[in-house]
Amino acid sequence: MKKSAVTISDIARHLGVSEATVSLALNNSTMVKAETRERVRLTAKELGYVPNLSARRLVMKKSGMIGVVVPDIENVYYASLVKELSNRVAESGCSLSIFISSNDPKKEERAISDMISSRVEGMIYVPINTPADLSGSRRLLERSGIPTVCATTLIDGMSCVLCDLEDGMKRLVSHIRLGKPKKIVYLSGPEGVYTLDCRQRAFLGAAADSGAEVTVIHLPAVDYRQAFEAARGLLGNLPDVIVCVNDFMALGVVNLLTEKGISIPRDVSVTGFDDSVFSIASPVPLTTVRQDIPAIAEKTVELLLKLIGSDTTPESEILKLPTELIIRKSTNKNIKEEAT
Amino acid sequence: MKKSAVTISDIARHLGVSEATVSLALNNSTMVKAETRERVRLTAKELGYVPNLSARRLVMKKSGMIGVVVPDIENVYYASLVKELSNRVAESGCSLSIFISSNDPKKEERAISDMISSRVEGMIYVPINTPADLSGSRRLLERSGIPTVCATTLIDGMSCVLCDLEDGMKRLVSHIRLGKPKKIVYLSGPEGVYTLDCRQRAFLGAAADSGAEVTVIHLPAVDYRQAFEAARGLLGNLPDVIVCVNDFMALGVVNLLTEKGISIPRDVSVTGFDDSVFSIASPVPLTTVRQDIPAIAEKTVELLLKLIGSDTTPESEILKLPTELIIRKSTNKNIKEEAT
DNA sequence: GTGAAAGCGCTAACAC
DNA sequence: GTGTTAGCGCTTTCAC
Repeated sequence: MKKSAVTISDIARHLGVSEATVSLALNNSTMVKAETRERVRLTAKELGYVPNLSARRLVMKKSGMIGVVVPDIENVYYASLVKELSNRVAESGCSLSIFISSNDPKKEERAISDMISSRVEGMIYVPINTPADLSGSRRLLERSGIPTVCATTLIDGMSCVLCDLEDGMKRLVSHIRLGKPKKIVYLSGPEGVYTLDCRQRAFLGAAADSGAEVTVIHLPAVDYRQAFEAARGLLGNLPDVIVCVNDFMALGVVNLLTEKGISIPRDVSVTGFDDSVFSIASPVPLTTVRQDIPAIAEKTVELLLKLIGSDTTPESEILKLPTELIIRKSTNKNIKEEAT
Repeated sequence: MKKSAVTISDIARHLGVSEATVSLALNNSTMVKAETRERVRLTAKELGYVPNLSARRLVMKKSGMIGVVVPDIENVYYASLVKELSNRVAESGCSLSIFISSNDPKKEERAISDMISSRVEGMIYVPINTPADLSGSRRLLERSGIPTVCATTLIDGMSCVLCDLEDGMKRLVSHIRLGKPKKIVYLSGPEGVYTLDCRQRAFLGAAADSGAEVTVIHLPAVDYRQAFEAARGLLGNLPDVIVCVNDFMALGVVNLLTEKGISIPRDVSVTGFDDSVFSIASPVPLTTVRQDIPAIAEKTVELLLKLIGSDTTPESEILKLPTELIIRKSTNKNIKEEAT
């Protein structure tokens, strides 16, 4: 097999000192003479010593790791979240262990098990964003006794960090209402997904007394293609506004409409949600609601670190971060608004 | 602190058997009576036993892990790659440890060190895609003695899996030449990045005898905004074709041009590269060159597993996967081509 | 079939 | 300052 890696005792033998000294020296302890420390460092480098994390973790009974599961890394929203989490966690001196559940409950449970087996010191849970039975995952999370915070959505009895989606949707609807729409189509994904249901409730509530006729359409998935085709179905009987639950879908709508020669926002307004790349990379830059992902990441890590630090199990805490309405060019032709 | 986790010896004590028996039973060894195995299983579950991976890895001297570093998880190309790698690696019974270098050489080295310290059994190296000194990373990789394959680009002396970019670019240029362009603008990123230089050489070579006037523009980054603004600069003196080194940039060009009332492909053809979401989520679906990411992932893992399995260090192997020309609507108005 | 014992590489008391 | 020792949780011979 492979030549096995060099260990602390190898370098101890080389120098004729004890393992303890080497260990201390490597950890830069002032217990050991500066000169010895230097010698240890040198031969460690020469021999190509690389510490064995498994051994260290075993004895220290801590891993210095924080784990995260996300449902879909190809989704720019989660990709950004992971990136930000990675930075925040690094700043805290821990390392981030990333798992992808691919929207599969089995894989999600597997990921959680792996995190627990790896003895992560805290877990960041971003559940599958598709209707599914997540009770297995919840049970694992709870039984583990490992501090956990759920990010980007809400789970009963768990500490959560997410955006105030209701508030964001309300802001969006107020903006839309300025255009006095008579007919609004609301384009969403499957029912039974918290973050979607939540937007929808807020939308319906905020639009209720507008006098507009509201149509809600549920698509099997929140993606470009679905939205593109749904927009085609709207062609015969165009609404004044099409509200989409994310930017990617809104882009699908914009592109279909543009292709058909329908002008945005002159003929119809289109709105997105998230303020992702797609809201800019759209032929008509999208009016949308910004979810501040860096802030979510920051607060998530902050809260998790707090949980890890506290001996007792504190009450679970819900953090709803403010959203921001971003007005671009896809809405309300001829309406000027004062800057917020 | 926290109540410490239940161990094998806890469950051994509970049952009045030895640790060895428990260990064997948990690993489903036929050495232990089926009935005992069942009893062990049960109490393990009752007690909420979760194996400690650090301990296991320490004694087994293997981690069952494969590591990967990618430069940027927000880049859809790398996000897809990671997703595919994750699946392929899972199929092989290993788990994937994901690191993000954020295009920072220091973070990249840190990630590689972490992988080595974690004693991953193999590494998948996707270098920073920005000009930088990567010799530190290379040295770490080589000195580690851990089997490594570099994915999506080429590094001397290392096993690599990537697409045949030259060939892809040649196909693209042949397609473009059907439109008899007199003027072609080639929009690229910074110089000194292998995958970019490579495309450019191939482009220049293939366009050389076309009689077209060729202008190469190097942008500081391969992103939407840069391309969008660059396209603005082209407005006064529009070429027949704008070749972009990736879809995201092409989308920027398409959107700027569309905004200015320039019709694609009637007035100008635009091409992308990669066949990412952006080539579809474009108001004018993009003609592009597909990089088969699932294939890259598959071959990468396959090759890595082979390296891990072999006792000797075999010659480094270069795999260039075929690309495919995807003709959509952004090129060559009025030109019909036979299906490939 | 099951138990005893050794040891993976490292850290942390506690001696000296 | 440095060495000695014990032990983290697990697997794995080797006896019984």
